Formats: sequence, C-alpha cells, structure tokens
Amino acid sequence: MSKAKLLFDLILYVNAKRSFTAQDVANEFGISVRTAHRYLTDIADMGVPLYTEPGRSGGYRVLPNRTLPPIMFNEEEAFAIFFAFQALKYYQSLPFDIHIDSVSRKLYASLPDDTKRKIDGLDSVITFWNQKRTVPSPFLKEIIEAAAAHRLLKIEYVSKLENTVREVAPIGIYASEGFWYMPAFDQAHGEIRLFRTDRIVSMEQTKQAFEPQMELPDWLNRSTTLTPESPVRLYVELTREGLRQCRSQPWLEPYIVEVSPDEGYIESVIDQRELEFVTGYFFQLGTAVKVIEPRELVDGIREQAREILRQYA
Amino acid sequence: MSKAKLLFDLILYVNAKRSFTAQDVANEFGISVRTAHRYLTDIADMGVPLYTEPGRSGGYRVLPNRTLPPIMFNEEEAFAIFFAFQALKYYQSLPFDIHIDSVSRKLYASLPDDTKRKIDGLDSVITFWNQKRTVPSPFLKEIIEAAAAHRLLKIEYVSKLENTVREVAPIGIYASEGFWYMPAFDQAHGEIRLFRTDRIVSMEQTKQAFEPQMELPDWLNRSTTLTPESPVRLYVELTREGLRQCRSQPWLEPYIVEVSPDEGYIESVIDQRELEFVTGYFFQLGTAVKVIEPRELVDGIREQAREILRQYA
DNA sequence: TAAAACCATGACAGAAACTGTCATGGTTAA
DNA sequence: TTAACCATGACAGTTTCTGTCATGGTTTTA
Repeated sequence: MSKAKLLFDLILYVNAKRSFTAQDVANEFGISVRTAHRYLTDIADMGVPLYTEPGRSGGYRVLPNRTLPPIMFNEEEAFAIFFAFQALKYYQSLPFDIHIDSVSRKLYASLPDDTKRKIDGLDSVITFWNQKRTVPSPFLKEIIEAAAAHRLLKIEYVSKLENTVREVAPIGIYASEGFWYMPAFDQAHGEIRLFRTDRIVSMEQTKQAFEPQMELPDWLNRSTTLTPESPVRLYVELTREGLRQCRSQPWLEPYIVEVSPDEGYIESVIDQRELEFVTGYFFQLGTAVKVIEPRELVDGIREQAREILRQYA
Repeated sequence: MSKAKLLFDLILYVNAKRSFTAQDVANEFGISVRTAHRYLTDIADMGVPLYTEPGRSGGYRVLPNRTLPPIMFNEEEAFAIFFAFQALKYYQSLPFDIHIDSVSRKLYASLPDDTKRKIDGLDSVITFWNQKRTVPSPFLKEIIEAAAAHRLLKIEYVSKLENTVREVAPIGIYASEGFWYMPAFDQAHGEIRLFRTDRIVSMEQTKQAFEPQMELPDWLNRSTTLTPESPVRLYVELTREGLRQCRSQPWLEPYIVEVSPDEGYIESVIDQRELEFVTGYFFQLGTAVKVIEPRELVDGIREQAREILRQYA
C-alpha cells in the first residue's frame, strides 16, 4: 500500500476512533510504533486537528471538528456548491453560516484564476430571490440538535398576548418565505404547534428525552393529503390566460386538460371543506376562467362580486 | 518541496495551462523530463482528466471538466454543503443538478459511518419549504451561459394572447416561489421584460452578442424602486383581516398604519403603471379592504366585479 | 522522405526518503 | 514508584524516487 493511501485510511481511522494510542495505530496498520507517530504528525500537519494527552491513559485525541480525507472536485462540482450557497444568501439566519464561509474560502482558494472570475460572475447572473428578512433567528442550530437527539426544549416564546414559557419536543425546522418555523409538540397543550423561531426569546436544552411521534416530512405532508369527507365535482372552463394561470398552481396542475393552446378545462374532485379557498382562487382569476360546477362555487363567486359592488356603491 | 506538495501544484499548473508538454513541466518545476512523465501519470491516476496527443505539436491536454486540487473539509463543512443542497431539493429544475449528485456522492463516501447517519437524519429535521412545482424549466443552463456570454437568445414564449417569438438579451435568472424568472431586454419592444422560464417553449442561441445594460442585482433592486413617472396617491382602509393579509406583502408592509388591532389603513404613493397589478391585488381581497383612492382603482375593481357577474349571469 | 518534436516505457545506478530498532526524557494516574 | 502514555533523536537497512540513456512509437513539416 502506498504511503498516500495509508495516510488517507489513517484519517478515516482517526475520525472513527476519536481517541487512540500510537500502539493502536501500529497494530491496525502493521507498522512500527515509531512510524505510527511519524504518520500521525504527518496528518496533523495536513490539517487533521489532533492533539495528545501525555501520561498514563493518555493518547491521541481528535478535536470535535473532525476532518474528512481530501476530496477532489472538478470545476462543475465547485460551481454546484457555490450555486447552492447562493440559494442561502438571502436568509438572515442560517444554522451553518460560519462553515459556508469556510467552505467557500477553501474552494475559492483552489480555483484557477479564470474560474474565479466565472464564480465571481455567478451572482450577476443567477439569484434565489427571497423576502429579505431582517429578523434574526439565533437558535436554529440548537433546535436541529435537539430535534435530532430527541431532547425536550424549554423556550420562552412571544405569543399573541404575553411571553410564555413552554416545554416542547421539536420535530424540526423549515424555512418558508424567509422565516424559520419549528413545529413542536407542546407538552402543556398536548398537541403539535407551530412556532416561528425568531419569536423565541430564550432557549434551554433539558436533559429529558422524548419519544418522537412524527418526523418533519410527515408533518409537512400531513395537511396536503386531506382525507375526502364530502367530495364535490369541480369543472372549470379555461381561456388561454386561465390555462396559463392555473398551470402555475401545483394543486390544480395535474387536472388541467388542454384542448387547444387557447382553450382547456379542469376536471377534478375536491372536498367540501376546500370550497372557501377554491372560491377565493377562481374569483381572483376573474373572466380568465368560467366555473361550471359545483353550483356552490359559482354562487360563492357571484356573491363575492356582489359584495364588492355593494361596498363600492 | 515534498512530493505531495509538488503534485498539488502540478494539478494547478495543468489546469491553468490546459495544453503543455512534459518538457514544459520539467522546466517549470526543475525536474527531469522522465520524472515529469511519471508525475503526470500520477496525477492522471488521481483523477485529473489528462490525455495526450502524440506527434509533433502534440502534448498533454486537459479535458474540459477540470479538476481542482484535493481539499480537506471537516464534518461541519460537509454538513454545510449537504444543508445547502437541501435548500435546492424542492426545485423541479436546476442548472447544475447532475453535479449536485456527484458532489453528494463524493462527500458521502468519505464520511465516517456515524456522520453518515447524521446526514441521513438531516432531512427528517430540516427542510426548505417551497411550492413543489411540477413544471420543468429545461433551459436554465443555456440562459445562464447566454447571460454570462452576452449572447442574444431567440425564444418562443407563451404570452397572454398567443405564442410569440422574440429576440431577447438575457440579464440573468432568479428563482422565486419555486419558479424561475428571466428578466431580459426584448429587442422588439425596446425594454426589459420579465419571462417565466417554464413558459419558454423553445430556445435558440444566436451568434449575436449584445452590450449588457444591466446586471441581475441592479435589476432586482431597481424593480422595487421604480422611478415614479406619474405618481398616484393610494389610500386604503383595512379591516382586521385586511391588516393581516397586507402585512405579509413586503411591498405594502412599510405603508400600513395600524389604528387598532381591528382597523388600519394604507397610505402610499404608487405609479400609474402599477395600477393594473394593484387593482388585481385589492380586488382579490374583496371586502377585507376598502380602497378610497385613487378613483381609477375603485373603478377597476368595480369593473372586474361586474365582468364576473356578467359572465355568470 | 527525412527530420523534428512530441509521447511511452524500460533499465539501472545513485540519491533521497522511509522504516524499524534503540535509547532517552518527558507527563500523568494508580 | 511504576506503568502507560507521548516526543524525539540517532542510525543502519530498505524502499522508493530520480535522472540519464536507450528504444520505439506517431504526427507534422520542410
């Protein structure tokens, strides 16, 4: 085995063990203890954060920021990483912000000059637009850790009327429209509630563990798969503009039938409970669509139109 | 200089030159030609995509997917990368999707087992919520390239009334609410327009170059600070629901005045050109708001309401 | 057609780097 | 005090690396 390959493996070994002696390494790799020492100082020079504790029950230790063996990327892959970081640029708070910087620096330093220039040009050409929020969310990392380790959190939260202290079992966090949200099981209320993380005033990790009832993806999907109670047939005629508009609604898109580029219709089944929302949606599209069924929807739209005329009479 | 360091530098050299002979390398690094050959096969084995052309005026060449020298990341940095990729998960189309996969694979392969498990748990704990769009946008990469190279594009686009063919000078692309948008200078209309890339039916790169008038960040900032040509006073009364709704609109938010939790108003100045959009917005809010000024806006809303009643008469 | 300018590869001796063995000198915990 | 660690240096034997030389390709150009 070449020396390079061996050092490479040694990095992996070191990260896996976290704590070990030179003797361990010597045995594992079939080398002498002296050489084990030599190799270990080699990888320490390469950047693996090792330190040693002398004395009996001493040995080598790895600092918590463990190092991965060197990886070779190509230019396109570097682009992909910078590009992904772009997507995070507009968030005021991120759980990994410091490390995004350090990855960028390391990558950037290794690029040839012309590629650097290309990367520099990236944000003049592509952006992920997000509401630029000014409210910071300082607890993101703690929440992630607590959710992953299933630990209860004690938080002080700005509610509608007052600040409350609650014990919650966090399910996870998600970003939407520039805000961070934490769905969590509220112990006192006995149900899952949604918290905006920027409204958390203080946070404390407790030692208590909890039994996870749900994972984040489950929670996010939950509301979209409403079980139909009283189904209603939906039939809507679409003009060209109606087609264009409805196609950008994920919940309608699958049910659109295009008759010609200028004509189409929607045929689907919705639930009674969704009627209010659907009415609002088709109302707002005005004459770009014409609802045929259900009757209630047509009535709802007419009623809304009448209300407006009444208001501005 | 150690061999490792030298190979490292050689990778950089090779990427910078793209085409060179063993003799060049020997001179550059002060080694013999024979050793240059040996080193070059070494880095080729390491994954640098070299090939050679024999014969006079032959030499070593680098394939277009250029390789960066090996980089060492630590666990936190790997997390940051995976995390950034998470943010892109809900996009149906991305310009660099293939390379995101390959970066993930390379990184993942180098992780110790326990870290792998942590990464696997990441999406059960954190998500970037985005409308999950089903409409694909196949031309993203072409647009970026054209924008960066300042090349005119010929596109067929689904407009309100018909499909049109236009020659446009793309400024860039940006993502918002799960859609991709391309602001571009429309040659025929002589102004910058905004296109949704999923509405582009076909695209052709022309050989023609253009003089860039504006970069993407400029454009994104400019649209919010439209120079008022013919300013119009806007005054809208808000109910409790109106307050709630308007507050989540970043363009309205600064102008909302809350009189009581159940009452408020908007007082602002908008531009004549924005009237159509604003009319649509307040129309859709129905009786939650009451527009007082401008007159045109009120008339527009009433007209839309009448049209609806006429349609469903 | 020959010469020039490349790459590819093997052989080999001398140089350089690496390795294991010993030895010595620390520190810490039991 | 002893055991179990790390740290480092010296040294000889081993391995690897390097440069030189030689041979055999291919392609361009004069």
